[in-house]
Amino acid sequence: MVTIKDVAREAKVSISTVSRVLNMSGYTSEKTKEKVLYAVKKLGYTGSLVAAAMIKKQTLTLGLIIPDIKNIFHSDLTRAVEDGANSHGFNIFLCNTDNNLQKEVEYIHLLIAKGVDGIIFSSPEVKDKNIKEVKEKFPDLPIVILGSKFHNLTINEILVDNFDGGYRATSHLLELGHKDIAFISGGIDSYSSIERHKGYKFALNESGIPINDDFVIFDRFYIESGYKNALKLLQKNKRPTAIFAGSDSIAVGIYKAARELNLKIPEQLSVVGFDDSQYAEILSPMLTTIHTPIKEMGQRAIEIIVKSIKEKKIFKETLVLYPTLVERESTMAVHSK
Amino acid sequence: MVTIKDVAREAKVSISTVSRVLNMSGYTSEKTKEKVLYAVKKLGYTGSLVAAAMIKKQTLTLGLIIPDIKNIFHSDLTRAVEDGANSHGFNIFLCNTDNNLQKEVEYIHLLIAKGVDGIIFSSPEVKDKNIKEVKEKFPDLPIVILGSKFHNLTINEILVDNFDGGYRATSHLLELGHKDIAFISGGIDSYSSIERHKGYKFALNESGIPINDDFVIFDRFYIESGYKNALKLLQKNKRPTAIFAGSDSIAVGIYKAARELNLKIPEQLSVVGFDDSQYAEILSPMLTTIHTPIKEMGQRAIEIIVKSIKEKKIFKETLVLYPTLVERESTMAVHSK
DNA sequence: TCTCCTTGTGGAAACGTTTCCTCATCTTTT
DNA sequence: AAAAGATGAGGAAACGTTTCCACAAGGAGA
Repeated sequence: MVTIKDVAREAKVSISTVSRVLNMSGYTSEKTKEKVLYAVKKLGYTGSLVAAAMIKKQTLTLGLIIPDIKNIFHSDLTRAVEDGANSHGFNIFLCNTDNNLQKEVEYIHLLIAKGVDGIIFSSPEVKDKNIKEVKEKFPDLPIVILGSKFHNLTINEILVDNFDGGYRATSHLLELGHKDIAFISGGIDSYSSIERHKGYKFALNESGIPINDDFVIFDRFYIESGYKNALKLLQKNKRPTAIFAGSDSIAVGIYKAARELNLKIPEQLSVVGFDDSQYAEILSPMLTTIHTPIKEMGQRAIEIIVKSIKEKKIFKETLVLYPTLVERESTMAVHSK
Repeated sequence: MVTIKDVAREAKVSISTVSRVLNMSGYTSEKTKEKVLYAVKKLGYTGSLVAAAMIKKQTLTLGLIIPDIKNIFHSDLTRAVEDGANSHGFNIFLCNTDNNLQKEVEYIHLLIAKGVDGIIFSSPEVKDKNIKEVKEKFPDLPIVILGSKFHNLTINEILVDNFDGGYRATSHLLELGHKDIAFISGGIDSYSSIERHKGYKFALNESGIPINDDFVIFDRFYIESGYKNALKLLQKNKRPTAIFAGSDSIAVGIYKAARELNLKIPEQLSVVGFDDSQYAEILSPMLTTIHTPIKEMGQRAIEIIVKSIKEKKIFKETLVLYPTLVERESTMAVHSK
């Protein structure tokens, strides 16, 4: 491995001079600059960021902790985060936790031992005590949370207004004349599920439609969960004419169940999803869904964390982004009987 | 930040002793071991792997270079790679290149500057001269390539037998009585496209069916590309009764085109995909496709690279995995007219 | 009793950078 | 002409570990 020493020797200058040239700090004459640069090229010197990290206390590395990259929401998000990181000269360590708190805590410790400059979390399903612990033990580490709320901690949060999203989805169905609207979502302990449910209830109340508790199901944000619960729901004596799915994945499961029961979407069953992931346009009929600005979430997460790192200051910024309804083909006016 | 010095002072032993205890190397009495461990716990010492990396010349970090994590194939692969890495104590840097060689080379340099212990590539679309350069400049860096062939370089390769996959897909359609079978795939410079095409041709020849060059299209491994080309293909006077898609994404596009043209799958058009990604079960009807052992590819990639790192030796291992046909709902016997 | 292992511990060098400090020269100001 | 500032470059400390080496003490074998 060729080191800064080799370059210094080759260029017949001191180590400090080489470092200064390469970092463009302090004064250097044009002549020595050239000599150094020539030597660098000649030897193919690349430098060691790990040595630099030791003294600068900066690794230009970020940790990204998500449940599962196979989940379409998180792969979209990860891409946005990585792009943003890269444009600021950062790399990201990808960590899949499967929502397992034990796995998460191990990743956190590893990341810190490796000297990451910040950590971005996206764990929508879990009320996370690990994060509280990190915050206590490493108060100076910049952290951004995506999609969950932490009232008491000085931690940056980026949220979508899930209440608003739930409200929009439900309102859309109400406008189409639906009265029997079910709601299938992720875990009841998940912040986004709860808020979406609130929006759902609010819209129904506003229209004077009583809430039917049989039509509200909290399970998980997965295809399987959508399938299983839709199957149950659609086989009831009085089945809903529309379902608001807490995520596009759940909607995929609902499609599957509907197909199995020979229910045509949207003629016999309207479906609204949440996320506007890749799935939405693949499904047939294409899914009407609530668009979450995933890309913007990722970008903003990076902006905030990079700012925090550059200014060496811990903020508590809470950013709320707003979802929108994307009408496609999976909803239509309810059939009057 | 609490360092090993603090622990040594707290435990009233030397730095070396602390290090020895923590690394379980050399001799240490039970008594001092306890003292050290107690101090570690008391101070909440975590250690700095970056300092350790300096002297050990090991960062326990791997680079993973892919075109795009949003691509379903690569998110599945990434997950497998990350799991494998994690189980060996490694972290991965995720790098999305969009098949851009310039971006790729920048990532490579960054990764090397950060001291990664190895790099895993998966760039199926590009014949990669960057890799040759890395190999020349850093001959000791373990590298694994997924899905492409490099004849002359001492680089580990993990391949699926694409010829075999192409053959199986086409044979399946032939067995169902199809004679007009089209092939839509990724770029003509991509190893996997070429091999799949060879398998396709071989199967047709074997059945004595002449190759219709109008039915062979090389474009890109994307949904859009499948859509666009299927649209063209299916509007010809003599349209194919079956299409073999070079990837599941392409198949998704074909579905879209078929729907637009009011062609029922599989009654009027049979489709076989390639990859057996998440898409396959989401599509309706569910996609018959060639299963590529993505998970195994990821695991093996890690095994090989970790072995290379541990033994500090560069191998050239070429591993070929075999695809299988997964019959679902998108193919059926051709209608006799 | 003497030598030789085994066990246990500490000191110090090394890893490859950055940065602080010092010193020298040259230019400008008073 | 002297003082002050700007420019340029090198020496050495520092970052937080691991590991090599030296040394000491205790027990075993001759």
